[in-house]
Amino acid sequence: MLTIQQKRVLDFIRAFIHRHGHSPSLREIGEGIDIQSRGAVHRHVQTLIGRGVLKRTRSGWRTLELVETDEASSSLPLLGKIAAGRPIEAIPGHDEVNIAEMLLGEERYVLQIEGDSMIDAGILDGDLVVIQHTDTANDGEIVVALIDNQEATLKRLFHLSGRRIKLVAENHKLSPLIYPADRVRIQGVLTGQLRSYR
Amino acid sequence: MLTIQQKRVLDFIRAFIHRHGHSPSLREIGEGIDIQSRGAVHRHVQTLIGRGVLKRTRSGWRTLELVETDEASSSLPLLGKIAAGRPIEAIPGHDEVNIAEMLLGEERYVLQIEGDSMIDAGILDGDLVVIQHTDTANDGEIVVALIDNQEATLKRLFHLSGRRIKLVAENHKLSPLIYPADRVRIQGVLTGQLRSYR
DNA sequence: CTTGAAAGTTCTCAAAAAGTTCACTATCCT
DNA sequence: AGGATAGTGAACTTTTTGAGAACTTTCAAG
Repeated sequence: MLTIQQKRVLDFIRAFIHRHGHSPSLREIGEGIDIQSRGAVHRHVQTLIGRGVLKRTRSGWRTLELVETDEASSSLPLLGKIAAGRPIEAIPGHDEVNIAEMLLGEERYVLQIEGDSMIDAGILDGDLVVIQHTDTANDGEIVVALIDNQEATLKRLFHLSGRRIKLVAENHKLSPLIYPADRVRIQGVLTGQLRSYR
Repeated sequence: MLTIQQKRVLDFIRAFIHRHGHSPSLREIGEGIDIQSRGAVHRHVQTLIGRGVLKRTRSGWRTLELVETDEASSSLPLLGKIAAGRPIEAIPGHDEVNIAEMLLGEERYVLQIEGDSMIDAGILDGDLVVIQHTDTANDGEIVVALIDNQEATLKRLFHLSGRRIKLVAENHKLSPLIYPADRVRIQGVLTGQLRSYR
């Protein structure tokens, strides 16, 4: 396990290589994470090499390389934020996302979406959604609702006065539906969504 | 069983690691659960280590780790398809999705999306996208493109005649941009997208 | 091939941050 | 009363870190 500074160094190197195509110098690392002493940076780098997450391909300048750690873990490096018109911007303190940890949980299951009824919420036809099993939900949450014990739908939920429930499809072409509360049973709440391309 | 305080300590550590990616210091634990004395926190931590729910990977700072009781796999049950107006329909032959397997891969990394430029493709502000590192892409694919070695953007790519490249933001309010091919460098291709609610 | 700047390496010193131990005290429960 | 649980604060040890200086190696221009 790395210390915080070691992580910062590794993080910086990863981002630098990704951006410039080559390894940074010790001085550049120092500037990037605000350390004056090249010696201190060197010690961090040596430690990282010792831990096996970095290597120097040969002696020389700018020869640091990341060791591809293809652990069978559920993590991917998180390089930063992307927005039109600016370079990728690092997110301090976060260098990894654990996908499994984000989406997995007790009493959860996956459904595949058919149709465009949630398209305005960024949920497209064919997407997978992760549902947390529960029979209660707060206003504004997206739920799996069973109507008359027959139709299951994924809709945004609102409680109205007079024990009525409004179910809103996130598609501007579709109108909200209002039911008496006893015709609607909540089966779960949306906790995640994922999509796979090509 | 654990006492109430021990449980609070454990819960705090779990949440902290989940949030920061590394273990908290004793002082931080103390601040988190409102104990002034590092000594008292230390005693709790030692007890938890004794009970086997925590461990210290090595001597040093911030080296606490949770002992994982139930091995978290990366799968969730796939119950079926959901569409408005019909019961949940089972998908024959599929009863499980392995989330890690879907999204992980060699040379992939994650970016967080900032802004609404891909909203029509179902990619919202704050979403995470999984990028496969590559310097080539096919027409119609969504890519991370670096323009003039400066601006990084996520756009849909099309090759035009005359060594020009069209980058299309998936937002009906934004117009496509056309560049000569030598100003655009492809850094990766979109392979996945995920979002976490509440 | 020489030369000098840039980069990497090695070292000592000091300080800050974190972990450990301990004596004393307080509260709750039986 | 007595034990379990808990908190405080001080003293102490260990680990991590940065600064800076001196040294060696690399690389390319001339």
